[in-house]
Amino acid sequence: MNSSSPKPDQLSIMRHSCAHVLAAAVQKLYPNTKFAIGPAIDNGFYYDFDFDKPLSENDLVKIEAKMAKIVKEDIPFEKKDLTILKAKKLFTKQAYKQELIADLAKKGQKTVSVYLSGDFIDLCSGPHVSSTGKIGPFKLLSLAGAYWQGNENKPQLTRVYGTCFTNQKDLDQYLFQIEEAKKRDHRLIGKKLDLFSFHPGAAPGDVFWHPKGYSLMKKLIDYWREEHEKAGYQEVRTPEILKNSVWEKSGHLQSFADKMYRVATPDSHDWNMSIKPMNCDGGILIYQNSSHSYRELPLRMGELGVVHRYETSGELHGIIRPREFTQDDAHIFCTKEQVKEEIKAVMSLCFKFYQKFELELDHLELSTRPKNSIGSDEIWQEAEKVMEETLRESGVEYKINKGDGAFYGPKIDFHLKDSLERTWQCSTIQLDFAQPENFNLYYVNESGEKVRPVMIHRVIYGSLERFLGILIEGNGGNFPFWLAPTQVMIIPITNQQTAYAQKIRSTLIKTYNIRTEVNDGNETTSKKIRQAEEQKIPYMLIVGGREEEGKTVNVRERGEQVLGEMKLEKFLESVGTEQAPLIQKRMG
RNA sequence: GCCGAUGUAGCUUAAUGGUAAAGCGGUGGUUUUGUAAACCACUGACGGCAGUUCGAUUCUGCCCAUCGGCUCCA
Repeated sequence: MNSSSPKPDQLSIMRHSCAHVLAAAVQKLYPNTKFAIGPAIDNGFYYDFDFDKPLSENDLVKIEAKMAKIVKEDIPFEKKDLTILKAKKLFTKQAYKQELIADLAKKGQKTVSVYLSGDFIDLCSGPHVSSTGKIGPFKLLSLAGAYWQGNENKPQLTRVYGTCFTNQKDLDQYLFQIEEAKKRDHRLIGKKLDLFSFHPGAAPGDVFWHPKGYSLMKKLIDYWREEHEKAGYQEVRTPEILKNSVWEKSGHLQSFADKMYRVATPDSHDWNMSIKPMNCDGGILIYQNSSHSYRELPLRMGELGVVHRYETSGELHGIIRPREFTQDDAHIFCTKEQVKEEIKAVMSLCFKFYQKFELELDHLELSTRPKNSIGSDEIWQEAEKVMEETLRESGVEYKINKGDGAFYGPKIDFHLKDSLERTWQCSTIQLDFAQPENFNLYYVNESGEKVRPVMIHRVIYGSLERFLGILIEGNGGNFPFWLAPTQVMIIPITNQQTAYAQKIRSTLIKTYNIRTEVNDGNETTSKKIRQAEEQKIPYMLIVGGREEEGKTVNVRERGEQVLGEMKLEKFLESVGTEQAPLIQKRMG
């Protein structure tokens, strides 16, 4: 964004005004349309319409042309305050506006403001630019369905997305940025780097991990195990399929039956078991298996659980939202007194992971009691209070996401951004007083009394698949050295150096376990370098006659950085440091 | 699931109411190469099912899948 751009709020005002122009154009072209709302958003604006005939993307061109005309006519925006009664009369044929006016009246407003621009009038609190001519270059981007007031039980409207900037250069740059961001799409990079594939004909929505992609997964798992061992977790594993009676007891079946994979055992012709959609119930059964002393608490049980959820087709999104995914789950059973400390420890573990993977947290959300909740009012009040206090005490900023908690308890969600700035929930910490009740869990305290433990459900990656997807979009496939599926590519200049190249390869593997390949194909050096660059391999070692003679390697770092010839020992020493976690392991 | 768009070799794309063109890739050969694509040959595709038509990859309908949103994510 260049320096001549107005402050964001002014840009928003202009974009919101542009949304009005869009609505005005729609009114001219499709007079029977009903209008909903048209706010400015982060990168532009939208307007929701209820058309009497469906709109197609081709129609956007026509609308754009009409908008351009309105902008050219430089029509002033004029504000008027109306009484509720007059406003209702003015928007007689506009059902959605009627609802909005009624809502404002309910909130105690005696008057509402409307904005006029030519013959288009819209209910709106403003502000707007002074006239349509003040609106900069704009573009309509896409068409989408959107439910009225975000409620899928209400009518579906047609949303037109657009954007608008103060000058053509900014608009062009924005459109260019979107194109660039699309190149970092994890689905594209996954294909190019041969990380994974999808087979919609065989398992729509599920990931097939190829060796290089699975290598990444394994690194994520290794690091996770290392950190969780340090943090006092024990790892468990629970069955993939459980009887429905268990899912009923925990309440998952009641809440999520339509998303659970159903199993009928051979001796039963009916659906009597289900593939696990989460790991909690398994963890609870392990806890229930023996009696527990207060001395054991907090008991932290981790499980890298593969879960299945039959997400509806429109919800799928590459590896970021597949139907089968791996949760880095853990259930912490603890006393009420231990809750805050445990949550804080999980939070710092989250931040440690983000740092390790060089990812930036977008925002935190505290999600509160939903409609389908289980458990008493007292339990919920207490759980929400503890969560808020913990967040406040940790001094982190957070948003409240009302009514979006898990059905058994409130949760803290960590959101990360993908390449197109969409945010995704990754880590989550859920406080649960309800399941211990459901399953009659207890521990024995100092006085020999049975006491209910509190359960904390938590994930750090969230889903390993999702986390990796976000990671790919963040770094465009340029993984840090320790994580890269292939860390070093050795490129012999001629087939005379193949043996030397192989020797270096085994040295790298033996000393530091470096994932090394040799490209001894029948191709030119340039092409092999190009291939290694395209594969985003951190280091290339180019070896010809000269290098073999001097026992050196010619090092090229990913991104056209020729580091030049050096002794093999020197290269080993430098990458050895980058490989640090592994070396520690080997020494320990 | 809903709204809109899309579906041609392994990948990226082209053309067409009379069954399809190319680059990359793969295979074979020639070449032995010095920091982002050597040369030659071969190989290979119209998502599925109906309908309209003498004839459909092309038009229509349905299904499946994908993409952008919406909704949803225990």
